[in-house]
Amino acid sequence: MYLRGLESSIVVAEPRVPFQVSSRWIEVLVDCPGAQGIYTYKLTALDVQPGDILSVPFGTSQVGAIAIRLVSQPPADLAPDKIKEVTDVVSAGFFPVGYWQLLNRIAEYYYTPLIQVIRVALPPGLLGRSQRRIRLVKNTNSSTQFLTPAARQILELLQAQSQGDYSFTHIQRQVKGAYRGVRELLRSHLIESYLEPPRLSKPKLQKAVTLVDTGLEGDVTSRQREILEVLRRRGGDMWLSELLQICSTSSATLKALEQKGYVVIQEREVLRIERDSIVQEQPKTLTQAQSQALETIIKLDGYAQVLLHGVTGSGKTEVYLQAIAPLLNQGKSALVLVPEIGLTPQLTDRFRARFGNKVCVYHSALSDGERYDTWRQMLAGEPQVVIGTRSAVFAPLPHLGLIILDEEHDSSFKQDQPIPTYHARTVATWRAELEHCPLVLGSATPSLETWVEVRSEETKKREESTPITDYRLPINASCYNGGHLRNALASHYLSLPERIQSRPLPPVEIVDMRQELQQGNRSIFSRTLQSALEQLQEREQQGILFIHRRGHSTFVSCRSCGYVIECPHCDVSLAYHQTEENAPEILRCHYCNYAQLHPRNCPECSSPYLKFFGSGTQRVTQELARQFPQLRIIRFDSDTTRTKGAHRTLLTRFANREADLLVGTQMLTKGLDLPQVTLVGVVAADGLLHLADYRAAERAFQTLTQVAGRAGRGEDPGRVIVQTYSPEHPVIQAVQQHAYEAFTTAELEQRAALNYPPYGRLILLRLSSTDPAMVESTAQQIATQLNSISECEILGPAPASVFRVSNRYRWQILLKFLPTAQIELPDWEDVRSQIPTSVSLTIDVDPLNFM
DNA sequence: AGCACGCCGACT
DNA sequence: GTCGGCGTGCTC
Repeated sequence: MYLRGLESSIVVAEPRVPFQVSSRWIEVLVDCPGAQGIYTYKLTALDVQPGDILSVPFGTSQVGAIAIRLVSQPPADLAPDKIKEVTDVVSAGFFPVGYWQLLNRIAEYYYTPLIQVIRVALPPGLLGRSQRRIRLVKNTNSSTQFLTPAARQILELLQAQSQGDYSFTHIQRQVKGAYRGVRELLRSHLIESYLEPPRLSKPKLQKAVTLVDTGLEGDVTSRQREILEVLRRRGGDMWLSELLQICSTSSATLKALEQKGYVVIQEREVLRIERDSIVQEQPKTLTQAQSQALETIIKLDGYAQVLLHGVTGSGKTEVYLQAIAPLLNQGKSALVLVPEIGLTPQLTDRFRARFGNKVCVYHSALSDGERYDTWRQMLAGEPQVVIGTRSAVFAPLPHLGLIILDEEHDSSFKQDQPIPTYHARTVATWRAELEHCPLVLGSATPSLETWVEVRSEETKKREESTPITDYRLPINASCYNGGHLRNALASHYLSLPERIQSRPLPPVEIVDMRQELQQGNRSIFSRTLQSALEQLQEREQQGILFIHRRGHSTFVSCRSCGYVIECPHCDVSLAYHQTEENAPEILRCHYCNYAQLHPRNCPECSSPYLKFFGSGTQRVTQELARQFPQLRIIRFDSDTTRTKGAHRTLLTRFANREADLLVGTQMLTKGLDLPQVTLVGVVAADGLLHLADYRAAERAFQTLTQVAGRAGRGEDPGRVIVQTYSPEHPVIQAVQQHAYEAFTTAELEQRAALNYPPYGRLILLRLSSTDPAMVESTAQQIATQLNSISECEILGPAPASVFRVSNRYRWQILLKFLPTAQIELPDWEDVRSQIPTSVSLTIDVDPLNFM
């Protein structure tokens, strides 16, 4: 159930009436799977308002809950003694009207229970729940002799842990027959089971001392006078602990001062937010195109969707910065969404340089405490700029003046696991609509969805210049990507067709690797690329080498018997990894992260002739070191950037010219601005071209254009070399000619012919289970049920392209239909309840990832 | 999720 | 016949 109409009850929240304490009840939504209804709780001492986040007793445990509605009567069909009391208010006064509507809309569109949507919107830990845990009983004299294997295994597991303490769920995951084993151990008093109360995130409080200036200090001792003097010199306000340390005094002395009325000691919230100050930077002079774009954005009033289509290096960031500046002065806030925060330290730095401590970052890599504090801080409503990844689209900024989604084509804005499988672009569109603020989508290679939506609306606007529909549609109206039904006047296309300072886009050279081979060059580097690499150091320039894959090679195979080493848990071959010379050689599964040592001999026929196929970043780095020993290289992929801050460190080293060449994967494409880079090489474009889903061409074009765009962003003109075995491929051709529009037009024709997005809609059902037969039959059964839907094409059921991942077997069903079709989809919650518990079903709305 | 209630197979 | 498996349903 999706609790339609909840938002209206929030709108008419009653004013705070603290007097009628005796006759109040609150309806809440509890955070518990399988408990999706509304529950009523009693209120006696607490003041609870709709939208407050609560902790309530539920069954035997304590769970998180959201207050929905105050009522003066408990439900008639409920025994009064069954009604429990709200334990605590975790966070009060949140959820503005538009925010509730947003969450409801997401629940509706992505077929996700509202409480689960709320869960992704809130910082982790806010909806705390108690947990059943198991621990060893100390000093027991019970015998461990006659235990079943399961019980023994659990006991050993607990003994191996320093505290002898694990959650029950953890034990269930580790040990087969855990339930029985735990029972057995409990009976023999070797272990005990307990409920750990929820660890609620609480604001971190610290005692602060504030000076109260009374003028006369007659009755103080000399020691006390000293302390007051220190406090005064430090601005009259300090943390208690700090003051104690500086004056090397005790809190008793300060208490005495408080008694005498010279200072006030109070608890104050400490924010665990890092805010390093950075050199201030002034706004830059804009090009004409930038000024025009900026002018249009600043003039916008209320909802509008803007596509800022700027070629790589055209200065989109500067436009964002100057669009945000006036907003902050008006007391409003801005939300900036980026694909991956770790990859954009440069962007964050630029925002900090411009707006100082008004900038904060919000993303899942923050610690829970940091996320919680940042989130609380946003509620206060101070004008600020929040930069974050996908989940930051839920940042609770009260006076939102602008949303910017940078690199809007990037697929990391889409969540494909777990539900809700939302796209931050879609959610941002709704949010902008509900908050009546503009949304700016920036990209050098706009997604086809955005392109079609904005350009077609633009065309209509020019041709008809008549408003078409009221864009304030009821919240439950089915909108595809939030679009198509909206007012044409609300769409703007802004183009930055040139790089700043009229720098040219780098010329793209295509090298036909087939000819290289024919002419006897068996290296992975073409002669063109080789000579370019040689020149790099002579000319004191820097370069980037793009490789589609990380690791060393895609698979390892035996030259004697042809055996390919595969993952024991997934249907994929293992990739060879060697972090550095003399480091252990490891075979790793890129799906489940399983790793094993690289065997000396073939596991099948014992032949020592194992060969690596395909080339990843490591292999290329090794090859470079062999062929160009003088080149200094930095590898930049998820292997080398795993640790916190590694991105920044590596990029700083590169910027400081500690290396000549940056070798990396996909990560290199995401908004890096390295002015000194003149050479960009793509080792093998083919890996990108031949992926088997309908978006392969679009994605390949985007990636290659973005990589190419890293070249020539500074004074020196750049140069791009793309190596491929299929130079005639339309994507390669389009990349070479920087022909976004031509490529898009051709690609759109194909999409239209097959009713693929952006013309058709897709919903992907992903089924998985440890039992292959069970998933298959369930998939068949669901597909049969779906076949009765008219105007909806059912593709599949089919096994996923990698059938088994982490020992789970996967099947898929794809639904394809036109956005205009009035199709009646089943109630997915019903479907979910009908399938066996061993099969899990994920409904991916507007899927991007078909893996 | 966590837990209780309740119905079928291998043990005293 | 009972113990104990885990399938089903409820939690204000």
